[in-house]
Amino acid sequence: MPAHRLDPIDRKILAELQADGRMTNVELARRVGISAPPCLRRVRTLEEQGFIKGYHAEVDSRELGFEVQVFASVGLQSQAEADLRAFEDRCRGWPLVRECHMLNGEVDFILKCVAPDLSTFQAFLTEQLLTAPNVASVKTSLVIRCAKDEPGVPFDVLEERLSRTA
Amino acid sequence: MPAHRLDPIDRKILAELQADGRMTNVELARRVGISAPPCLRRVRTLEEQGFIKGYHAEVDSRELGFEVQVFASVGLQSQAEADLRAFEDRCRGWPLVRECHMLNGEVDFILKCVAPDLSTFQAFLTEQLLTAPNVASVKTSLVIRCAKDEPGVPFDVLEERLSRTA
DNA sequence: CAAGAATATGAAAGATTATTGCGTCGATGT
DNA sequence: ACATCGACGCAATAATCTTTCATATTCTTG
Repeated sequence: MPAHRLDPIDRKILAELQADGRMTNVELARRVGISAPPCLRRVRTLEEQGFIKGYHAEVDSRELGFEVQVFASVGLQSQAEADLRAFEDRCRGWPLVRECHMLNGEVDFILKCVAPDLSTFQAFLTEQLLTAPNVASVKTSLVIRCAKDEPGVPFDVLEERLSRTA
Repeated sequence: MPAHRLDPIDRKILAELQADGRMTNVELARRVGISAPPCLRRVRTLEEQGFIKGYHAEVDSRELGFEVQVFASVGLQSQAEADLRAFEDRCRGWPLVRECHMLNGEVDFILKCVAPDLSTFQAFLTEQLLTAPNVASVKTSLVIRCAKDEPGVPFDVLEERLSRTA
């Protein structure tokens, strides 16, 4: 856990930029309590060291016509490393698959998929996913509604944890 | 699907900002082929109309010490709307739960959770989630590795779809 | 404990960018 | 054909970003 190379100011910077990635550097500097130049240097360092992997606009997919979200649990026939890699590569090539996580337990993978409508997803399911090599079973669950969607780090938990260690 | 109020330039703006949310407005304008002022006006409009819901830095949670990711499938005893809402509210209050989606099928909810280590998650599981009111069953799956994680809109699919309709 | 090295800071200046105001062009509809 | 409306681009101003540099702080080392 190499979060120890980060001081409280760095963590505050990460928390602020996670909440608002387009914040002005002067505003960011004001919030973390230092002046603008060192603040910008810290941000650049955090980017170079990989703590910040990028910046993204959060686009409303439903407004853009992607009204269907589906979680798909996938079981494979062979769990040999080469076969796992092959399936992961295939997922990376499917634009409707936005996330692909390998799991322990009976299910090998869970996929988060999006689609403009149900028929589009059904077509993808039957023509691509179900017919892909090595796929043994697929169980899909439609997302009825999303109650919480805040990817990222819970900085409040991190701070509380560090304060108890210190 | 009100994506029809968006012309190709707007969609290009959304795609570019989704890929790089801190892109300079002049660079963005150059890429979409218009000058800076109207480009900024379009971005502001997209923000006001809700197509852009925010900007976020992508922070590496593992580098910050959150090495455990878990998907939890939750079944409730009562699916009355009030009880569903109550569980969703509880999820919003748990910082370790980053996503909460209500599903169709046998599983009522799927949660994406993070934790610094397994014991922290186990404590959350046994003391918070399993003992929460109305929770009937919880099945957890540890994430072994993540092959793809690109939340957002597949703009290539959108463009191809629009070109076929036109 | 003191001296020096390494690192981080803040002020100032110059370069880049964001933002406003305004005149012009093209599309729409009467 | 003409007026209206909306969007564009140019120019100017305001704000921000980014570098430079001198100083202060911390950490190491003798």
